Amino acid sequence: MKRSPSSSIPCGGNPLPTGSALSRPFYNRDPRDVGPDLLGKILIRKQGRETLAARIVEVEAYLGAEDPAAHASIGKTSRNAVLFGSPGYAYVYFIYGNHYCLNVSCLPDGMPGGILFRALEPLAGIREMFKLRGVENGADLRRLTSGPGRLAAAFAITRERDNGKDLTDARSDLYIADDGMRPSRVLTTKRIGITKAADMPLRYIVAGNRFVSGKLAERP
DNA sequence: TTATGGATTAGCT
DNA sequence: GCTAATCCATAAA
Repeated sequence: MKRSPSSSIPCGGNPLPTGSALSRPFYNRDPRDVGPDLLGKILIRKQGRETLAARIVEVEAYLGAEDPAAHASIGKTSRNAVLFGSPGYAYVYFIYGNHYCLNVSCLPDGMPGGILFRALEPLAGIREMFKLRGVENGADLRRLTSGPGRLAAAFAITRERDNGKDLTDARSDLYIADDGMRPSRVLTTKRIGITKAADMPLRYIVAGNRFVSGKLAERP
């Protein structure tokens, strides 16, 4: 990942990330275009007095009926309704009896599609993230927000609290911002942890970033 | 009403 | 590297 010389977001510090919220048109596109463009953006959570912020370094695209691995492929249900709605909204689901996963809806109202957040690079509020994860402060930083279930826990994301939330609203307690940073290189790979359509190349990662989940944080 | 399996993780070996 | 834990949303009945 490119290190911007003006990077004003030291690890563990309080400084608030700069940059403005991504607007709705950004998400009103095919997930295969939105996915790679989300890399390098910042997920921001206001948690009480704390502000949590982390750089997006790994995502996966999920499409509609033509993508059997996507929740939307079975048609609209109460669970996945957000994926069929307007772009830029949070779709949160519960998986394996233990974990929440965060997605953002893409494409206009009526067309399903979304992006799953798979790994983040922590920037601010790290102490609070460790607390929310229930692990000791100072434990392996790489595992703090690497993996969809882990990042949801670190950001206190639940279906009850966040499903359907507008992620383009900077006044909200959960949104996505752009500070102008661009990853130097993006890699595309197969998606992880699915059995259907496992070969579709819809996973996007920041090349060489050590916070990417799985073993394949392929080096440039 | 009941049965099934999953866009995962932690904790062993 | 391998597996148990764990429960909600579906689909079948």
